[in-house]
Amino acid sequence: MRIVVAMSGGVDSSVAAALLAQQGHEVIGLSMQLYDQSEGQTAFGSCCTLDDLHDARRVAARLGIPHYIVNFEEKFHETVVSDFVREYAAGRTPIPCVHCNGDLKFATLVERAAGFGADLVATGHYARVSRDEASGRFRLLRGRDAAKDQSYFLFTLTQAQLAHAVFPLGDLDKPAVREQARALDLAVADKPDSHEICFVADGDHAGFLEAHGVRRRAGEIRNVAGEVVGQHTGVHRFTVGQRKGLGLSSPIPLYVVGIDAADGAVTVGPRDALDRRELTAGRVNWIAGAPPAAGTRVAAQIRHRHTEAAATIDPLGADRVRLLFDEPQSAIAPGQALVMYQGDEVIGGGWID
RNA sequence: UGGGGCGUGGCCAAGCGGUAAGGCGCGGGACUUUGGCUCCCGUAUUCGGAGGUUCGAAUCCUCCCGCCCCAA
Repeated sequence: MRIVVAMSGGVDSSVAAALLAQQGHEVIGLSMQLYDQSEGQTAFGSCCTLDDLHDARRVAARLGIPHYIVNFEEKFHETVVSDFVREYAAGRTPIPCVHCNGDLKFATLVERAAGFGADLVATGHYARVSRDEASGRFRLLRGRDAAKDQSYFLFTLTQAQLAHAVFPLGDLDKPAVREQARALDLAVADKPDSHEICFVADGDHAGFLEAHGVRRRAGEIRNVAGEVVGQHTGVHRFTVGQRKGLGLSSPIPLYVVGIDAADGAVTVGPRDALDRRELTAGRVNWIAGAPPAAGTRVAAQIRHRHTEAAATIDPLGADRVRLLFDEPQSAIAPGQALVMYQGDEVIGGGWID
């Protein structure tokens, strides 16, 4: 079978390509160029830099598979970056990786794959897809390695996309993947895991946002009683649950408990002021295609690496959901993804209001 | 210049003769394909200033400087 593999230049996607090649598939490596590389690689993070593209190319050469670089700069900017900027400016907390996966890797890349005569697109995600024989529907499952599971970032995948998705690393754990890389003598075997937002240089979000048009608009910092306790230079510099960088002194740690972009106010309070049992989410994607019944029990995550928490859902129409946790959860941030599971299976996910 | 209180790192604050707790903040690291959280490490040779007593003072004494409250 002819399969296109999205190669980022990291260990995971490299091994994913290698495994498929070993299985006898006709593998084509595709790397997405996401930023204007002419500015120099130092301006970018750890994923998809010029060096990473070179790494991907070297791995492809080592594996003896063709490798192409597709220019997704424009697409990347209009989907991932613009959303990122817009969300922060609105006082919300975006999660760009989800858009990158859904809109780029599994939407645009699938189209490109077709152009190469390939029907499937593989990535190095730690997740699994299976087909339910009875219904013919595809199921999205957590990766076998609980520590590396990345199904959280894939909740927007539709049945149509899942039908074309391949996750070669789904049953492996990270040590095994690195071992494979070493066995194959891939140069990226010991490359560190990527982390943090790939397109934001040195983690300076505020600087990135301001360089992309978000204006510094001063506002008040208030406590939960409504009293003004300080000033800030822009709501885009804050996120719910944030403790560091408030510039406030207090007997106890203070956290951002709310952001009101309309009047530019940031509200701070003690840790327990972050606890909430309920949330609503919109633009929900139910993997099976339709919402489950009200009262359905799920285990939900409100952020990557959040320990799933038991909850009951109440679908509101086709693509909205209200969710009630058994126990209060801390720092449920608007803009973050809510992903609902039953066992290892992703039931669906949406964006927290 | 009648009475009282207070001045310890950026902020708050222990200490009351034995050689500077802690919290907040800040810096660094760990963790992590989002942000945040969390965890770890670091952060005053010095206690408003100048003298004095003492083996030894932020802690006792004297004077000075600067705040605050009450009364006039």
